[in-house]
Amino acid sequence: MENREIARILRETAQLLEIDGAIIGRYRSYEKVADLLGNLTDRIEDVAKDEKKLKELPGIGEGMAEHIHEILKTGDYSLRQKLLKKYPPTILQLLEVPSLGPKRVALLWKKFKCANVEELEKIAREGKLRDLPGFGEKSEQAILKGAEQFKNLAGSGRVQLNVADEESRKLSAYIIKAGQDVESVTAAGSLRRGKETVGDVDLLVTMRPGGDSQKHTHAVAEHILKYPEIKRALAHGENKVSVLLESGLQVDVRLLAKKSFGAALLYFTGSKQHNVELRGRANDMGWTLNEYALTTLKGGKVVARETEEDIYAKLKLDYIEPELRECTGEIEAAEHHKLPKLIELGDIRGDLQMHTTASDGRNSIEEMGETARKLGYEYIALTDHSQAVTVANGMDERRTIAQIKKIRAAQEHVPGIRLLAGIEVDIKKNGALDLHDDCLAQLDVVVASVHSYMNLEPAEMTDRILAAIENPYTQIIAHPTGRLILRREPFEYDMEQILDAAAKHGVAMECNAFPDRLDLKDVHLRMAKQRGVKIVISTDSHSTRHLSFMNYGVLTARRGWIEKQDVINARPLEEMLAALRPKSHQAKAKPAMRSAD
DNA sequence: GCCGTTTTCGGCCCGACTGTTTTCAGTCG
Repeated sequence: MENREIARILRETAQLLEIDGAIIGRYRSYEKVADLLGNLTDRIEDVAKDEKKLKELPGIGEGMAEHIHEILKTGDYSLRQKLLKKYPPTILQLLEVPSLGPKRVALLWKKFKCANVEELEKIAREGKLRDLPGFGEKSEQAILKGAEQFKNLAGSGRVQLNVADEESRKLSAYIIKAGQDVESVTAAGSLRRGKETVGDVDLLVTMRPGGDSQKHTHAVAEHILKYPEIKRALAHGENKVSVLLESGLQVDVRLLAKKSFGAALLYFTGSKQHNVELRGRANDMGWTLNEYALTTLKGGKVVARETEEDIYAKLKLDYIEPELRECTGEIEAAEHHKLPKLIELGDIRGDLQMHTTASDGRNSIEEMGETARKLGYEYIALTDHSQAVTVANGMDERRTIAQIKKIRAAQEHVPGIRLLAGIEVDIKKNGALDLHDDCLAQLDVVVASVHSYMNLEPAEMTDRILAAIENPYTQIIAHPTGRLILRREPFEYDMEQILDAAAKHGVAMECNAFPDRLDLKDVHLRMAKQRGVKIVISTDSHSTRHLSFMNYGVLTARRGWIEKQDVINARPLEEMLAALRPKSHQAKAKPAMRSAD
């Protein structure tokens, strides 16, 4: 059973308990363990085999350990089932409606037996909500709006990292133009942490000394509200303006005093769980931490607030990079000076996956090479598709050989950067590669990937990718899980087995930087690192413009605790080539797991 | 339900904003 499945059961139990009026601590304990499981790299099913190890996990005691065993054994949890007899399962979707929380959901159930969004809308339209205690006309309208929003967004309401990044840059540039009073605009939140999707953007605006009076901040808030791309303003108080942009992205802008910038940046960068840990730590040290400062518990004397570095230092922690702040061991690592030195964009020396007009790319070999050279790269691999991907004009052996010659010839016209002849060869349904061995042998870089039969049974998909890894010509597995963010689920297979095989055979795993993919993702990258699997960060560019997506791949790798030495395209050309699975070991490829189809 | 160099019982992170109220409850991040 997967961790996320168990986490889901525990989280639902927590939500139902909260609706049911359980005391705060009881449902928090379920929430806490659900969060823990979401971030754990080990499978809890394996951990649970050792009772002592299981109970060593924070938040898991006698009772919780027993519940986890029950879930592993029966696939469900009796308390959750019991609560779902009391309340319909759809009651949980009410919690997703903005402006509804557990207390109101409980009241709606008690008064109207209302347990889904359709009923909620009906009751609200009939004007029955406004007479409930604590409700009024405005909350009735807010709930109607919330129900509408829920239906339109059909769930997540999140956008891809690059969309949030671009919107945030545009709005920041606009805010800076508010006048001389604005000193800086900084993005915080999940965007700063480089998360693959962003729910809303948090922008922190600091004012220049002397320009931070109420009058000035008010003027800046007014300026923000005139931003042309606002669909509607959601809230605006003294220190905060919340707007919904035409793109559907929500942005919270906080106006703050410079002296509290560090505390605010730390607070609004999160993650929530990381903050909780830091506050607990502050408390243990006799201090309290909020978005304004780290202060003494007694007397409220300021200990630190101007920079994040100051605050971490006072908490006796090394500085923790935003991408690591997910409460997955970074605080303990910071305490013991064991934090990784994360890979940086500037460490990248080349890009090992991109396409040209030979298959489905927009630009020529020369244009890709020229743009990459301007980005400061030492080398690139041009890796067009193989024949199986007919929609992308994939190349057969004859065209592949011709393409190798074209790349060699193009090298003459693009000095200052090494052009490597590569291929993105398809992994067929049976695990065989899509081109003959003697063709693959002539290439500098062989990248293999899946573009078909994406819904195989997990066992069959595992065997398929294992066969590709065992093929001696395979050097890199590209976008290994095939997911498209917010659009397509990843392939189902046994990741641990795949990573073990990649480590054994010296096959590198790609962190695909294309913002729709970001594949491998952070958690898998960390699993790969733990096994000593080599990593490649590539853009999978289909035009010169895409080459700058490298940044998103690096962010994702940083979230996976990846360091420079883990990434083979952070090495100079000769060292990179030496780190690829050696060509000299390429014997005749073993037959695929089944006869070719 | 978990957890403890202040505690084996009584807390569970903390503050802003909103709408409903005249001092606060609920939601949100």
